[in-house]
Amino acid sequence: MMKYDFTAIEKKWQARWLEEKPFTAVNGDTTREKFFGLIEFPYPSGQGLHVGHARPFTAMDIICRKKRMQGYNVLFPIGYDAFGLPTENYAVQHKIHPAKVTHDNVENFRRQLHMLGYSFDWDREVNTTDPDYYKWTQWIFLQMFKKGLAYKASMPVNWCTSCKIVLANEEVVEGVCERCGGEVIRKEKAQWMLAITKYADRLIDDLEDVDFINRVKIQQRNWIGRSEGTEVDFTATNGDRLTVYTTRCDTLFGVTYMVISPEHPYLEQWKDQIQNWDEVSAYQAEAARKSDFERGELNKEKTGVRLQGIEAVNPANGRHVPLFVSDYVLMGYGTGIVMGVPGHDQRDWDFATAFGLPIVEVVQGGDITREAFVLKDDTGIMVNSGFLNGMTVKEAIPAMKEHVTKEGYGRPKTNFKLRDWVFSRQRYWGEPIPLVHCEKCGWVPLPEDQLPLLLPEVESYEVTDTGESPLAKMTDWVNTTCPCCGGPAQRETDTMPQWAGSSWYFLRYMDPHNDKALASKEALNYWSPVDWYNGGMEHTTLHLLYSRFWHKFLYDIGVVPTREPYGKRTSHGMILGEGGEKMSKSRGNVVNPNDIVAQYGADTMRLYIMFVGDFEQAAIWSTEAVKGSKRFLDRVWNLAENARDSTDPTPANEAILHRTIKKVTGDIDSLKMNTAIAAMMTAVNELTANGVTKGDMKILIQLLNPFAPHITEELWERFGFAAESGKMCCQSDWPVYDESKTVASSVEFAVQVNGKLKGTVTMPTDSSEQAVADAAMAVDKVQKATAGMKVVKTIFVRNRLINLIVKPQ
RNA sequence: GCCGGUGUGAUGGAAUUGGUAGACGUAGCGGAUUCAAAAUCCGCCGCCAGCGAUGGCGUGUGGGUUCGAGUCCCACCACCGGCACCA
Repeated sequence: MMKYDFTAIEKKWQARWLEEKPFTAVNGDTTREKFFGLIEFPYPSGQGLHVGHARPFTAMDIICRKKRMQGYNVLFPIGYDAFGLPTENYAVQHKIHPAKVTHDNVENFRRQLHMLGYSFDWDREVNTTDPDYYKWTQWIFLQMFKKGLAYKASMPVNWCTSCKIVLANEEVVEGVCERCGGEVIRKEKAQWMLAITKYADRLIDDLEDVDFINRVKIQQRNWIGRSEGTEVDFTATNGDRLTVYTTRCDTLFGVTYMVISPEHPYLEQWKDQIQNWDEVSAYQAEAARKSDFERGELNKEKTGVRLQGIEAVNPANGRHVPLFVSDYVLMGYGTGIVMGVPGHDQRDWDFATAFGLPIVEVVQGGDITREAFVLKDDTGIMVNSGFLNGMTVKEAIPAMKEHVTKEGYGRPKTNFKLRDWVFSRQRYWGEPIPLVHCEKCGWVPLPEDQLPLLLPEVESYEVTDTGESPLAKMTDWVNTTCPCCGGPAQRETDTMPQWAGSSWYFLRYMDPHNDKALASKEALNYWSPVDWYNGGMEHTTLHLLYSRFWHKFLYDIGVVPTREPYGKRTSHGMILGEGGEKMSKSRGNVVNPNDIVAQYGADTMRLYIMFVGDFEQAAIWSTEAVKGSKRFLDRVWNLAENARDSTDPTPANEAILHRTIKKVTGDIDSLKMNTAIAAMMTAVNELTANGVTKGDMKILIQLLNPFAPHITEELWERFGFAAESGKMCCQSDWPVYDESKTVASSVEFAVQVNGKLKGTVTMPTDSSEQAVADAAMAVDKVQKATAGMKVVKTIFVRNRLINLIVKPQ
């Protein structure tokens, strides 16, 4: 008997696939239905591919291989999201050009991806750092700029006081610099922004039309954070307008004070009118020194200062209430001013209690001496609220909204938690922003025929002392002429964030070599949208949202044919280390797929990573348990070697095979790869007991092919099927089951007495209730349990169970 | 605090969606084969009591609905992930 030599077999087929390209997607093929399966393209890190990549990649490879065998024209592409900080840091440390680092890392990734037998269309590989690629990233940015969606604004950034550089949020760990441990403060800096908030409504509403797993939809909705409320104009005693945003306009009569954010520009304007300005400005300074981190940490304890000399007037009842400055009011949400309703908002209650302010009840039902009463349901009735008295909160909100609108001191208003996207990075290894600043003309876009704007060579990739990008030191590059007036001008030296290139890469896969457009109209029309996109939950609120935003913009300007980029989104769980902890270098529990492939082969690796657990749930890696998958493949190999030389199926195996076809086909579509494999294991165990023909094996290896493509392709060839019809992966004959053949001739019925299991009886399939009842009564334990009893009722479930309900006679 | 998710043998996990809990693996135990080991094959493998037939208990906890609950309802507990003074 020949041993299953996985090393030789896998090498052989990987070389054949590379040469013969059986996985090439065909643009515009209308004879077949298209299927675009997408995985999140990897960041080519120096550590190479890890088992965390193998899980989603293998799953989508299985889906795509099966789709091909079902006759689809499948696009399953791969690329590299290669701009980014780790590469830049490595380049700085080792004085190697980041492009060189990227190139080497990509080669390593490519080798590993081949090693695992993925059926990518290698002719469509993309790389975000390739100028032919980022030309179009820049082009999209320019279209956004032209439509007014890109603008420059002063934003607080993380500034490391020791390194003197701007840090990304990910580089700030518990308030200090990740690299040097230095103090990080907030510093105002002008940054390019993208107005994603203009798409907030559509980003929520269009979730209705896509097939995303629910937790992704929920997380995106929460992140965008739409809230429907009311703006109400209060008046300051100095005449200025104090507009607040509230979702509870019904409580307007319960306002006993107001609060303004320490960052609010009014304070500076009111400097001379505020009698205790020293105290107020000291409070402002203190708030500014606190990082976001601290401000969040110190939550519950309310601090603030009452403004002396200015009060607020409630438009609903004309009452004067005191005005405070307090850092619990955020400048970034609403209007930066809030009305204080301590009776019905816990934060306001805390503040009012700390400052001894009156607490007025306007909704009945709680005990406002102990805590705020915040319920919004029908249990509360309005009191102390003029014309609202007697209404429920549910009635009072729309009534008040209408009232303030009619009276002219308020209006309905929708607010979002979503902020505009900070799009600038003061870094080298990113796409240059193709804009030029001219004294006369302002910010001017580079003409499109000058794209791509190449990243220039620099001597050092270190950021400058002032926190500017390394590009700022390249005066030859920075100084240019204005495309508009021809006068002297400077280039923007910020680069784009890593999210830019990944916001549209799936479009480039559709037509990756096009130099006239990001992709041709034909290719976009044919392949759009992505049919199935699987990726990590950690990308839900960034990459996934950003790319939906870009896609909607491209739809608006007529570039892409669909409103949404992805038809279906699923998400995989993490692979944890042996101890159940996250895999990391510092814990020393990282598993390298190279080692597993060397020891057991790629087919075993693929099988195990799918068998390890529920795909959507986190799973714990066990190198020990990998053996089980290898043993299974050994058994398949043995079974094949002992197959009788007949292409006829064996009658005894018919039901087994049809059941397995049904189970595997359904399970792949619902991502239950673990139970699909278990079903194939069961089938192999049963087939081994019965003995098989080549005909039986044909079906088995077809089902197994998406999971273990090398061994099955080899067996296919050895059985002589390849001589008849070519490679297995190119066949459009995924096995089809016949429902009537999946049922066995007899089934085991559970026999219960009063719901307690007493035994089983094996009876012909579809036996009648009477027949099963008779057989059940013959069971020893049933006789014991029913002795002296009367059967009052029988519950019968077809092909499942019979339950006898008995009572004493 | 809010929003998601999860809780099942020693262990990873199954369970036709309310119908025989523990499929399929891993580990373990016993046996075969071997000079020996590995590999392979056969058998056992939820817990408690019992030599045994057998009986009792059992899906995080406590209640409920039902002929029947891992699955549905109510109230809790623990862990994981996300957000967090969002007015």
